[in-house]
Amino acid sequence: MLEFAILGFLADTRLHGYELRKRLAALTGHIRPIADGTLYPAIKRLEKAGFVTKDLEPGTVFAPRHMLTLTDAGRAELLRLLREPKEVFITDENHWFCLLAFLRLLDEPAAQAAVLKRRLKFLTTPASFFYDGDKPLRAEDIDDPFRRGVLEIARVTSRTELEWLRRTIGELEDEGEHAAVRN
Amino acid sequence: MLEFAILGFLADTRLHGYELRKRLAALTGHIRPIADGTLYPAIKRLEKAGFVTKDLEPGTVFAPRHMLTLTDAGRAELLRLLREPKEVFITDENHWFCLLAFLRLLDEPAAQAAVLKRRLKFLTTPASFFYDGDKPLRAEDIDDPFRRGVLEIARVTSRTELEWLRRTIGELEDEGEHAAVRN
DNA sequence: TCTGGATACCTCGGGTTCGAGGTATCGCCC
DNA sequence: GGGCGATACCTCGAACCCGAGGTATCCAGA
Repeated sequence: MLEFAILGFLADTRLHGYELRKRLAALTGHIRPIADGTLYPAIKRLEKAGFVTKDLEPGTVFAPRHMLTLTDAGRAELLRLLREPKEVFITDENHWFCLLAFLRLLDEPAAQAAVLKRRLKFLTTPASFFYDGDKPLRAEDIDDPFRRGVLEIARVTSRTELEWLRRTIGELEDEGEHAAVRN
Repeated sequence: MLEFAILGFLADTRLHGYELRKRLAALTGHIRPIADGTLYPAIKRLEKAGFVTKDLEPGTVFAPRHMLTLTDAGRAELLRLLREPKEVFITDENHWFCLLAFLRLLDEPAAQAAVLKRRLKFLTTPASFFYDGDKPLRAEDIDDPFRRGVLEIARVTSRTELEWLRRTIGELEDEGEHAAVRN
């Protein structure tokens, strides 16, 4: 997921590690940025896999920068990960938002809609803390005010996202049809 | 965080590993439950640390169950983790919801309010994807419909949680005052 | 002058997680 | 009666992440 985000950022422009660290922090909403001991090994992995190339830009500011460029293989990998993310059901909000943030790069309404539909399916699968066994949990039935808070917040979030998903899927499918008509 | 959740579940009742796995899945809203290779080592760690004890209950159902009981040290650790979670700023929604789900165990309105206040501070710190540098991002200014979706969903979520936090903090402080009057 | 902070990169060890595999028992259905 | 799925537990290796530490340059302020 970290590697995915790195590839995503490099899709638009070449960057160096330090700048990546800042952008990653902004993307995930983190206060504390990702640790150096996490980022630089990840870059090395991507380099070894042939997804990015590194060339040194000496003395641009203070220290020399190791500029990273996405290779063709890297771009292919990024598109593959957008199309078929490793986890079919994306439960972690950070992962999902990260995927969404780069979904534009997929550049095919039908494929984009497919990703959103998988998420829609996940959100409408009754298997989470919204249900007690088969029957849906009602906030009023929960004694614990904190657990009730979790449920209330999660419900609003989920409702908001569902509305957005349905609206956006509709728009993407319209787009796809128009494109089909144009062809 | 996994270990925290285990301690939390054991605060009310003794459980065996298999049952824990199911409850953990329900708590975090996961479709795919936590892996065995994650859960059982975690239980062993807690056992070694003296936070839980294990005694075998033979032939209850099919296979013998290793029932886990929270020790006094375990309960103390749980309360400590509720009071001062490892990460001061809890960025991961799963972590935060998990903490909230067990916050009732803390049983002191002032301490509970303190935890909520830390979260409030985190949510109101302008350093995430809500801001572009210093100025707040406006959804209309974002071209990418997917990134705009992220922002819209995150905004609603955050607004909902902020309202809940402020309301609940207020209630907890009232409770604390009444308790003070009673004493 | 010297200290702190920002820029910029790196390594190492320890801890955590996952996935794949293994071992058993029991009930159910074909 | 034989296999499948549920119950129930375990181990191992690979991967990953974090924190702590290290190196170096430059600028601003005390």
